[in-house]
Amino acid sequence: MFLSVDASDERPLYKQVIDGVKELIARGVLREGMPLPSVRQVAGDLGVNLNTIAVAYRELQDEGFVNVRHGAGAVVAARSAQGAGEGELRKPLRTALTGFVLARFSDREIVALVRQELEWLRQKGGTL
Amino acid sequence: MFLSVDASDERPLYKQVIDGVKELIARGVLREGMPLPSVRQVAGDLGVNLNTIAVAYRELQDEGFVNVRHGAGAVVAARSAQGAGEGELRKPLRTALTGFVLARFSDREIVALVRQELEWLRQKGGTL
Amino acid sequence: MFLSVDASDERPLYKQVIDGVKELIARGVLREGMPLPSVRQVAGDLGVNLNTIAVAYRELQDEGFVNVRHGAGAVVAARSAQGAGEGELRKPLRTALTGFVLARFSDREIVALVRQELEWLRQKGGTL
Amino acid sequence: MFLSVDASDERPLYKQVIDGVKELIARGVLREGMPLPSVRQVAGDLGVNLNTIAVAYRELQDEGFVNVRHGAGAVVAARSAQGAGEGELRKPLRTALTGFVLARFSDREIVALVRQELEWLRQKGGTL
DNA sequence: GTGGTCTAGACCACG
DNA sequence: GTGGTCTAGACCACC
Repeated sequence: MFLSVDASDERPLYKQVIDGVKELIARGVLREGMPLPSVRQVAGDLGVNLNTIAVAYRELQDEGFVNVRHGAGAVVAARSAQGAGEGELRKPLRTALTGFVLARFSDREIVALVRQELEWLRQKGGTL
Repeated sequence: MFLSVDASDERPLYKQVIDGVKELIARGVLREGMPLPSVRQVAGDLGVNLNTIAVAYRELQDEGFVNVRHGAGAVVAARSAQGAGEGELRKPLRTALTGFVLARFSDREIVALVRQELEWLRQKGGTL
Repeated sequence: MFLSVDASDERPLYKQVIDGVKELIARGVLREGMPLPSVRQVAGDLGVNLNTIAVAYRELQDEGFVNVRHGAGAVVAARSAQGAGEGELRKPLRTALTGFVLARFSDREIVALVRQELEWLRQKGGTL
Repeated sequence: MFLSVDASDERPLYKQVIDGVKELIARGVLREGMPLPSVRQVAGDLGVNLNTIAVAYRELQDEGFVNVRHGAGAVVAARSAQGAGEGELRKPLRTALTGFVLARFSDREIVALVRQELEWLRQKGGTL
């Protein structure tokens, strides 16, 4: 699969999986209606506990990004069901930007990095 | 004081304090050499335990943002000692931007929000 | 376990634990990838509070000597991530040597003691 | 005076003063019977609180390195009264050496550094 | 099971 | 006054 986890990442494993799936959806690698790999397969590929992946999938469902159908696996939800409000999104953005400001990046550099990240997220289909 | 914590925030209290102090430094509200309020005062103002703030101050010291001396208080460290590398900063930025993309913000909208946040961070002196 | 704390030692308990773990790593008793005993077990063995050990483990993580993952335990980190610069190491060495000089040990005696300590540290595998 | 304190040093101020005086005695810059500068003068020179220096002098007296005579200031004590037993000296030595081992210094390098430090301590009269 | 966070409250060390 | 350390004990998050 195209997911990966990194032991040196500060985020817990299940969070890395959630963020990874979200990125894949944002990039269009995973499109509406497409099935996600089974919990069992992801756990095997990443070498982590089944439970960890199950928790991740469950939270993805709670947030409206996937629909888990009993026995039939998980599929990417309709786009209308996805996404959060601007309010909750601003806090992590501000925290991320604060880091760059403290590291003395200029506004131009920061905006350039933002555009670069957006370009990467936007390339429809991605590096499947 | 100018710090605040929010029980509904997913971040632990001590992390909220850390991020809050970093924002204040980034905005220039707290400048090099300025003393931070005492652990006791912050704890009292925010209504949290002394230890929680002490942990936050300790981590801020470990990250090089403040200098804490035992019987004296904590002061904002020299800027040269602060900041992180680009590597650790990109991951939270990407995660934050992914949220906006999933919420179907356009690139123009996102960049505008980024500029808005940067402008707020950059007004030296801030809303003291 | 092979750790111990001493109430008559001037160092705080958590520091004694940190230094003890570092010694075990230096001696090769704890090798890269090996799990450390759980916080609860160490706390029980040494008869100190859970939090005290948790603080020690956290600092060991911050210094790069161990990797602590939430629901999993703590494991000895890759050696490349460990170690400090010569600068920070000289000061405690000078202080230690000053003590011997003041106690009127000769240079030969001091160097012999140093070799003796190094020999003890170097016997890979140690007195497991 | 020949003492100095360093804000970036992790040791508390009073400990830096104590270690500094001990070094001066070890190096022979301060010899038996010689007067130490007054508490007031040291405090002024270093820009620290009077109390801090007074505490340092008192501990130096308790350890037998100086004799404080009321109203007459402090003088370096007779050498026979100074020094600690080998037992208490080994622990800091071991901790210091552990740091070098973890930073992957070879035994030869470490012994060379030890000899270098000893040479500096031994130059009688010092850089007065 | 693991470690993480937080509280309440005590006592010590430092300036 | 300041921050540092430690305890007891609770509850949560992660695997």
